[in-house]
Amino acid sequence: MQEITGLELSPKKVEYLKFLFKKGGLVRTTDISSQLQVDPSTSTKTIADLAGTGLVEHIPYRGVRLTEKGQLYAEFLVNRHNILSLMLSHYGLSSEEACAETARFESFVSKAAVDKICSSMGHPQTGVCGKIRHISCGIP
Amino acid sequence: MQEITGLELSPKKVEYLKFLFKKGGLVRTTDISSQLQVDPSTSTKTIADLAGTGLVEHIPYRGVRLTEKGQLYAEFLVNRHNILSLMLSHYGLSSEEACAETARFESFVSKAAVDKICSSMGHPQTGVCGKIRHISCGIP
DNA sequence: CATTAATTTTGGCCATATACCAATTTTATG
DNA sequence: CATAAAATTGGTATATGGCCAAAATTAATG
Repeated sequence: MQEITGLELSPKKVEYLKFLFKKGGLVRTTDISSQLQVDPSTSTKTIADLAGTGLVEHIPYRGVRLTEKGQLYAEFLVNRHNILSLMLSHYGLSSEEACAETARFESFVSKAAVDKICSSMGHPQTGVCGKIRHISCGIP
Repeated sequence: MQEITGLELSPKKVEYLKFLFKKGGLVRTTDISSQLQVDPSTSTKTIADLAGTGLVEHIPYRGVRLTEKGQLYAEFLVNRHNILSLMLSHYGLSSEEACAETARFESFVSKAAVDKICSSMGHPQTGVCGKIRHISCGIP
């Protein structure tokens, strides 16, 4: 039984979660808005949306942090990115190209597909965009 | 110099163009709406949008057809689909899975990336979703 | 050929996702 | 505590995609 489809979040929300994961801990609205290049008011609103999903906890005027559920989900998101970009890098795309390309379409690739790709590649430990952990495949 | 980025059309519009390409000739609004499972009024409006791009010609109450430009573009779209789904099929996805998966993200994959993947695979002639032609790579 | 049926289009309206600006509120700082 | 900085709220905007009801057009049938 699969509880995560990988298609739960919109592209921008995926960016938010990946950033929160990489940053870690309590992250300020301004950090997010400058990183994602949007107005602070935009990030505030998106954060409110995300808080509604239970993936993040928002402490007004203080910051946002991933919940436990969000932590797990974000780990999947980062893994998906790393696996897909590693795959593309096997087809003549440079690391930078693979990373940028993946960023555009990753949010539309299912966990089921990513799991198969990951298995097929032999659960690699390192991608072109960062380390790959395989908790969601049951590999620590 | 590359005139097509592959990112010009929204996902739904890509579906329209691929369908028009596969159907060929003058296609009725009803054909489209039943194929894409949308209300006829929705397809009428999307067709109007597409007509604005010069990719299709709309003859009111008669049907829609690809322009010459649209024909070339749609051929790229179908090729992109076939190349990406073929790629996925190399990672343990069945033809059906690869096809369905690709359908979700293909509109966010650039022509530049597709060209590299295509070259890297040796310009295959057959995919899991259909024949692949390589006119846009300069291979007839 | 005239009426009816089917198809298509229009107009109105709605939802989601993103985004900005201006104004306000809260927190931080000197 | 006064002011600056950060964050939020409220308003508004665009793009995409969608539906329904009504009107227009074309097709079909007696």
